[in-house]
Amino acid sequence: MSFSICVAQCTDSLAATMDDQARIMQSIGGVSLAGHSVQGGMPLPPPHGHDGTDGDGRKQDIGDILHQIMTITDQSLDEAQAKKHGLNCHRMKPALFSVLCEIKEKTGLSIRGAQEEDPPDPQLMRLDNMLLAEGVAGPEKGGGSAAAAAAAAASGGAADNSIEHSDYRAKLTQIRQIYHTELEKYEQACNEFTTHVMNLLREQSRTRPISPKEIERMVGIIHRKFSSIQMQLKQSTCEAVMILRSRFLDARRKRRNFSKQATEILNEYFYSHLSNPYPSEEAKEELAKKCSITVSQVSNWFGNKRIRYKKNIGKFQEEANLYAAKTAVNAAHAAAAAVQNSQANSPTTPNSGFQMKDEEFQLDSAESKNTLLSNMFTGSSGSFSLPNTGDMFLSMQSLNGDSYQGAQVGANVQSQVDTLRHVISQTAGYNDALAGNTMFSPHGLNANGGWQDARTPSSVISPTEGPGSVHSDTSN
DNA sequence: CGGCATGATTGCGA
DNA sequence: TCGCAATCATGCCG
Repeated sequence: MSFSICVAQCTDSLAATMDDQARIMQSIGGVSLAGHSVQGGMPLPPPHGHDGTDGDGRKQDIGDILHQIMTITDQSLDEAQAKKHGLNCHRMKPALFSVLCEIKEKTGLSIRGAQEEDPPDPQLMRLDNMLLAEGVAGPEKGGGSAAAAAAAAASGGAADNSIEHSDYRAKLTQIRQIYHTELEKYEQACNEFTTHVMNLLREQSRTRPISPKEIERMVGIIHRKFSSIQMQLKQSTCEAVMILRSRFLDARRKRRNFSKQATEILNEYFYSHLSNPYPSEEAKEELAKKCSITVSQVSNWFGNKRIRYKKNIGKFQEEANLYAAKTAVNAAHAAAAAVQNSQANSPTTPNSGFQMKDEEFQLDSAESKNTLLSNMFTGSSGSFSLPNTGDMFLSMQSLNGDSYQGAQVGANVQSQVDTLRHVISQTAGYNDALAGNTMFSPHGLNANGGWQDARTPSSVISPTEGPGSVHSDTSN
């Protein structure tokens, strides 16, 4: 819209404003504009009761001023400066500017008005929320602790992730500091720029019509522009936090070996369920709880264990023996306790109410393990008879065709078990506690390299189940 | 530092 | 969806 049309679009307000300045006009041109209005680029006919010739004169006068303004750019600099000064000092100027400002308001606001009260950007809100949740934004103290705790919890580690924890927090603090520094910089720049623009506009308002509202609007525009820059900052901060989190949460990157105790628990279960080492969902949950790991970690562990055991049974024999013996000892002790219990309470039902937790009997001493192991292989004690072990050791071929040595070792283990039984029988008067103990018996492993009933999960949770209870192996 | 151990991931099939 | 097999990536130890 051209300036001339703007001016020509003077409404009644123009006339009303001009009315106040009528006397000034009179002093300038000797005529008054009072009661006149100009619309649509064409002067309206004067209202009834007004002098037409007077109106023409006023129009001419204001037209001259406007003409001077319009043509100021066509003139030389000096000339324009002189004319500008003249216009600035013109007594009509305040009135004219006030009218022009009003016109600008009316034409400009209708266009920009819609943008004035735009709702908060949902993306910005998301970013803000995220930064708040991650502890980057918001209060300084304790910031990020929730996120760090979440990261620690998700990393799956139990106790030894304090290093990562502090590392994570340190990195988060770094991000936070950079974010705040940058934010401060932006705010400072925004304020500086706003002040600068405001000063400029105020300065310019002396030479061109700029209303305070317009300045306000300009400030709004500047703030919006800067907030979009701020959004970029927030976005990149979010990205940085995401990368940081993914680094710390990516368990593959930060693999931690399970604790010795956890591995022992898992191994105990594995070797005591060797014929069907597929823990049920409940068993997995139980194991996960005992080992302070997740169920999927238990699944991973069993998956890896099955495959690695199957690939190289020979390598795992020693381990198998160890855990088999351990299970036997556990079972023996449990049985002894059960017998004592049954003798005391219910002699007719020896296995009723039999319960024992793994933690109650742990063969933790390396010495005792070694002794046990050496005894096993020297065969120094007991007979090789295998009583009550109908499903004991099947001769079989391993995957790579090597003959499977489990039977002999198993026999040795069994001899050890017999020794234990003797000891127990002497001390607790127990004679057949180990009947039905499966020990190291990979009979479930078929010739195809897979476990029989591989997809039938065992429902037995504890490897130290009572010897009298029906083992899931036998039910398969 | 190299090699082995081990937890996790991926792709595939049932 | 689960398990298997292969593979990756990291931890650990000599």
